[in-house]
Parts: sequence; structure tokens; C-alpha cells
Amino acid sequence: MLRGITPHCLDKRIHHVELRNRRLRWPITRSLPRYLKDQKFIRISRRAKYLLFETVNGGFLLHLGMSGSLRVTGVGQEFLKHDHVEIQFTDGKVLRFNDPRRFGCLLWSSKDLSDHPRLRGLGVEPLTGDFSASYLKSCFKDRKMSIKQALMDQKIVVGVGNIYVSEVLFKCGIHPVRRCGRISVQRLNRLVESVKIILADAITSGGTTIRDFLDAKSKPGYFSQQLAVYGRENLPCIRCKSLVRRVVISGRSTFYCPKCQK
DNA sequence: ATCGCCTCCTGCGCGC
DNA sequence: TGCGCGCAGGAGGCGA
Repeated sequence: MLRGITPHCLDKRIHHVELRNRRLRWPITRSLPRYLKDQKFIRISRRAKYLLFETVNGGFLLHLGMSGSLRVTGVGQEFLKHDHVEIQFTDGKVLRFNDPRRFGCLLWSSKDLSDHPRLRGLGVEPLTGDFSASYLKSCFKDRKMSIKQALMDQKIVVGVGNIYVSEVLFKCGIHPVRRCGRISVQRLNRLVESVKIILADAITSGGTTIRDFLDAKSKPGYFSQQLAVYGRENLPCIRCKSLVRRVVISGRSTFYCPKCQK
């Protein structure tokens, strides 16, 4: 994602910004076109599920929600349904933000973006050394919530969504309703390993490649045929053939094998 | 402090 | 064939 966008947008003069629909999760500031005109993005980075676009005078956080996507195309190309923002560069390229469900957001701030309230208090990045069994042990100490909820808590670790949490817990053999504070360090080690493998896998197989950004609509980054348990209620577990169960935890479907996961 | 539940929105798949 | 309903997801925010 980041690598696909950056070469087309970094250090390019912004010629014009078109706001076609401001009503996302939070309204996009009306002033965005004025703020960005004649500026350049001097840094484009990522934190958790946010992309950070910075100019010398401020910048914005962009969250894709679950249905959002970014495209790089040429000026004058036909708009797609749900293209909400277009940023035109002086070289004739444009960046478009499309989000059918409008769960995403674009938040302008004139202050240091890394200090933004939306980023404050976020947990560690899962694919770094900060995410470890000892880290989880300290987070989970005296906590009663289920391991499923704990893994999806962005204040603990970022990037684990509802689909992948089922996959992770299946892979390491932990029951989704198990209390997080009552898991041995040995099992936490397996859990950490599973998170890293599942997420790295997801990025490789479903993550958007650089090529996808040029005039192609990118699809959500997961493919149901590669999911081991998610969505497989009453189908045989791929490991032991027991029937996969579905439970609702904090309002979200959760899938697990009653025999493989304890 | 911590946790459970509701909410936003659109597209899709299902059943009638 | 067509319509309408219910569900799916990330994460803030509120009430208990």
C-alpha cells in the first residue's frame, strides 16, 4: 500500500484537490483543498491502520476503514462510484480515495501527526520485535477479557482484525473465549508466532501490490479460500475433521475448532 | 479502570 | 425475476 502510493505522491507539487463527498466517519474539513494547494507531501508513512501524509504546514491521517482504497490514475479519468477525494499533482497524476461504506476517515491536523489523538495510545506493531510473549504477558496480567477481544484491542497490538483473529487462534490452538490472563508464557510464544505468520502471509497473498494502484480497483486483502476456519461453521476442521463452531464474541462472529483449540 | 454493547454505512446473499 | 431483509466489518463512545 504505502510503497505503491509513495513514488507517485511524495515530493510532487499538488495542483488541485477535489472534495466530492466530505461525509466519512468524521466529516473531512472543507478547507482541505486550500490547505493542500501548491504544497508537497514531504513524508508519507504508516502507523497501525493509518497512513500519514505530511506537508510542511500540517498533514492528514487517512484510514481506509474496511472498504476503502487508494488509486493512482491520470487527470480526467472517469470517477468511480464512491470516489470521495481526488488530489491532482502538477505532473498530471491523481490520487483518488474511494470508500463505499464510508467507515474510513481523512483527518487534517496542523500539528505533529504522530502526536494525533487518534494515534495516541495505540499498541505495538505486530511484525516488530516489540510484539513478544513477555509484552503480552505484561498486558494481560490481571485482565479478564477473552483472548479474542484482547488480540483485537488496538491499545495492545494493532492490525489484528476480526477475520484474522480466528485464524491466529486456530493456528496456535487457543480457544477464543479463554481468559487472556490465564495463558502460559509458552502458549503466548506460540500465539505471537502465529500472529506474525498469519499477518505476514496476508500481506504477501492479499496485500495490494504496487501494480494494483495504477488504474486498478484493489480488492480487500483477504481471500476466503485461504482461510482455515473463518466462515467454516459446521464444516470439518481441516486438521481433525471435527465440525467448526461459530460463537459471537463482542458482537462479532468467531470461528474455532472445539477439539484443536483449548 | 475495565468491559460490553451499540453505532456508523453500503453491498451482497439469502429466502420468499 | 425481483424485492426486501439481515448481516458483515473497524473502532469510537457511552453506560454500567
